[in-house]
Amino acid sequence: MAEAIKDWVVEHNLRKGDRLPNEADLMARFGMAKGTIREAMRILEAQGLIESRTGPGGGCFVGEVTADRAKALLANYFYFNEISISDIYQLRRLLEPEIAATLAGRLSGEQLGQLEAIVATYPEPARDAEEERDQHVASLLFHRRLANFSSNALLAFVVSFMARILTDLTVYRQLYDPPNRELFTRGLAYQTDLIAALREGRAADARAIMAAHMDTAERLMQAQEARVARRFMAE
Amino acid sequence: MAEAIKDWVVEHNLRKGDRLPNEADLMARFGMAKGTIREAMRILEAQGLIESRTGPGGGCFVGEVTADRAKALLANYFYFNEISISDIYQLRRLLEPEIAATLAGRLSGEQLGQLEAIVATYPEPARDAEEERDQHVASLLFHRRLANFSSNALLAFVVSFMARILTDLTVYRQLYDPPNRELFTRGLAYQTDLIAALREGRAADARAIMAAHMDTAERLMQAQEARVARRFMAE
DNA sequence: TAAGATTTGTTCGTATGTATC
DNA sequence: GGATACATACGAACAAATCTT
Repeated sequence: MAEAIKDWVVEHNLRKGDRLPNEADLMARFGMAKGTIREAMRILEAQGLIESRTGPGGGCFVGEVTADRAKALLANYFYFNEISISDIYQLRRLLEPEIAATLAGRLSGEQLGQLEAIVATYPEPARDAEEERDQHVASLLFHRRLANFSSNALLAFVVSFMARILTDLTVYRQLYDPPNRELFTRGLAYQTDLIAALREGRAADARAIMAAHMDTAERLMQAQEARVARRFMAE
Repeated sequence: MAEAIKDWVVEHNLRKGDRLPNEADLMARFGMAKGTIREAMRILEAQGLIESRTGPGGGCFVGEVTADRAKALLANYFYFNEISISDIYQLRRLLEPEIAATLAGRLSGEQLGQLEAIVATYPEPARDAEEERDQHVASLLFHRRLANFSSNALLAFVVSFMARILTDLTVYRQLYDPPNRELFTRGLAYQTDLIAALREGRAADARAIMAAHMDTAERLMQAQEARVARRFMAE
């Protein structure tokens, strides 16, 4: 039913933004009642394949699956297959240095500026636990942004997905207290050094810096005895 | 609407196999009509969060998101964000050697037997293109199986997902012709050597063998000028 | 501002299929 | 085989949203 409509869309080679027939048309075309059509549409909508609007000129449209939706759907899988902090870091240690190395010397001034802007949001050590949490979330944003600069969509997705899980984690749990001045200065140094290496095209350095950064980050998380919270993701 | 039901499930701490109220109950509980409830159920079903059965004792049940479904949903994302063979291999070169290394010395005799059984399905070089394709699919199954032995669910998922994409690729395109005797013998040697290293707990060797294997596999794929086919994934 | 057209969204009532007892 | 309990499907009406005139 939903598969039939999906096949129809592929068959007719519809692309993003193209409009599907309206409900009445679909009812006639597939010989099904309105409710059945609507249920099928909801399935496709849940997968992010279509969007619907009311009103004249409205209807159902082929919509691209956003990265956010794909991450939310994937997160549901890991609701049932719990992953630990060390699981995530086993991948981060492999993938993030690779991203840093491949992007060295390939970022525009504007992109480097975006990274610097994120780092600039935390020039001083946090004064309390809440501020430190905000800093850590911003730091994860740094990694997400960097990942999304990669031309490898698969690599970007996986790294960005992990950063999202870690971000949700920090929002849900009271991590990162008490503030640790030494860790702050070290983390800040890593990121500024990394930006310099990226700008100057020193791929090997960028890789090494990121690897060391991952090392300390994992130790920090492990020390906090953080565990991935079991929960469904919205939307 | 669907989110409300999802929240209700989490709220009541329902686990896999637990039963949701029947449609009439849900209508009363949420003050919505049958059609609306059903559409919401379809959304949850599409995400793999519930399953429904007809008949007495039937109804909707909390169902775990299977790896296959999660992969299908994720594949839809990459319908819109195309990935290349080299994108996939950039990750495989990093992740598969890591899996081999961490599993060395940790597999049961039964698990090693499963791997050997897969290798045993192609003792001889393929005689035609079709047979070679079957061999390559079986070889990818080897990597999937190995990945799923990992205790790191995230790592297992990503590697298994890539193997699935490559498998679909070989089914859809006419790759791997003409048969190449040299590549066959080399590939076979890699996998038998790898099993030996895994059995004897030689982690460094396992890592190196897998890295070399990835190297040649990528060259093979690139030589075939394979590109990832754009298509939606069923179910 | 207001009225009308278009299309999805929601509801109700009823009928059908299916699996268990 | 018949009764029961449930999901599934259908059809007709009404509501809400949004664009045009």
